[in-house]
Amino acid sequence: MATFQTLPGFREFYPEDLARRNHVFRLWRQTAVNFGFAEYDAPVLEPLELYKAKSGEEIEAQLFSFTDKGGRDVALRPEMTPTVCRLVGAKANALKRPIKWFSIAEFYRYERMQKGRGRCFNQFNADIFGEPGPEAEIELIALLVQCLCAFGLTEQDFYVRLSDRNLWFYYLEALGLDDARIRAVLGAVDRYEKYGDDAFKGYTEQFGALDPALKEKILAFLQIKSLAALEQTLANLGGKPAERLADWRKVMGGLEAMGLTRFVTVDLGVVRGLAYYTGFVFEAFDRKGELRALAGGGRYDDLVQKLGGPALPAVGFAIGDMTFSLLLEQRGLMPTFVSAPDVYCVIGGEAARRTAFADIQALRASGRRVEYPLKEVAFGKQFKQAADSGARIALIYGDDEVAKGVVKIRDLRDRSEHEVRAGDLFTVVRDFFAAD
RNA sequence: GCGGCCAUAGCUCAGUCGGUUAGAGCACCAGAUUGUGGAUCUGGGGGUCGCGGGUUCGAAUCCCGUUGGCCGCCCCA
Repeated sequence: MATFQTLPGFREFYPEDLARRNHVFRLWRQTAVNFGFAEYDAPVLEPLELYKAKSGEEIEAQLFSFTDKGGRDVALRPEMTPTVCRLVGAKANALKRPIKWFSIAEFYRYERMQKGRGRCFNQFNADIFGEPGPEAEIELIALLVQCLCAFGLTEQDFYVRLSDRNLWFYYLEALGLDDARIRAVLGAVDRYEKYGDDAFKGYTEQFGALDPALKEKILAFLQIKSLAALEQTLANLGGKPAERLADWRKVMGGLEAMGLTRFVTVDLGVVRGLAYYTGFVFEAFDRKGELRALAGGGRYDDLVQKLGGPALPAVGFAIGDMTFSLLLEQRGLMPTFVSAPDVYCVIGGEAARRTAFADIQALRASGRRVEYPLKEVAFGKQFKQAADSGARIALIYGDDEVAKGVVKIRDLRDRSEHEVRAGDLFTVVRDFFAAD
């Protein structure tokens, strides 16, 4: 038994695991590039202050943080948002608009492990900076949907719930609540789905029981599941809520034109904690409701400035790799990756090996994937290994062939064989794969 | 941070009432097999029974602790 084990919550990627992860990353990356997003990366280790500034002191309990040898308080990054805000903020005036960036990176959180949650995980992050209007939301929700559809997932498998913290503020203001009460109500809304009426406990303790008529209106609002219902509820309010409806029509209209409304549900029950979001917020879930959130995001117009940059509106989202991979596996959409060479060389004695080596090196240099047995082994075993390897053809360098100046090519699928002159090998192999 | 369940070979698991040297299948390696296939047969490597302590003549088995895992709570940027 190994003396040293992996730290709790950390993952090791054996070749098959890494093949799956690479597959996920590859499609995410390709999708983001197709949408015109540019990839960036940044340090894994950041000043602890960066996260305290954004989320407050209590965040430290969930960080991998320590003091480095220079006496600096540092933390492994638990998320990308503060980092990307700093990057963009530092060069905001020099960057061509719109700023559409993405990254695929590893993050660390000191938390208890659970299904779909570990202490290290990967996230795909995509953000748009400098775009105050709902056009940015359309673009990002479309990207989010495509990042999942690229794997064969459909509207049967997942959906995106779209909500709006601005609208909540406007609506609750119109109902006569002050800022502190609004935040308490939003806290209750966030928990309502899970705890039902108990969700309002916190509010009651702080401000006393909520007026029944008021509560009824709040409950009705959080259960809104369509743009039409939203319009109806806000019809008589006028002012800010009515103005905000125009943004909603733009977002839903844009998504409809893209044919994406089947993936998107209006759902005012989502408010995404109380963090830094300032407008539209959205989360993606599996339809069966068995897993944790697949992705989450929203608008955070104040954060770049709060972290020392210029005032710069922003929208972004992140997809985590753990829950997402679970969903792919559940739906049978995670391919099994076979790592097969193009060519397997079957080699006789030492002299034959020297001849084979020259060809192997040349074929590999030309981009062909070539395998051969490192040690001298019996022919029968080599043919078995050739078949096991999954190679398309075997090149046979027996003593007879080498003496005749030929190489025997065996098609490992139909088991046909023919000899070619050593000088023609390159062309023949090339043509074989060109035709294959 | 709290609670429930679990831990025997790389993997899946068996192991009787506490009783001899802890087993099987799969996987891996080798041989049969210096010239033709995913087969078969034979053999091999691999274990501090998670770790530490206790009870006992004797512990994989019972007790306590601990570490790790799974699930749930808190949290989820």
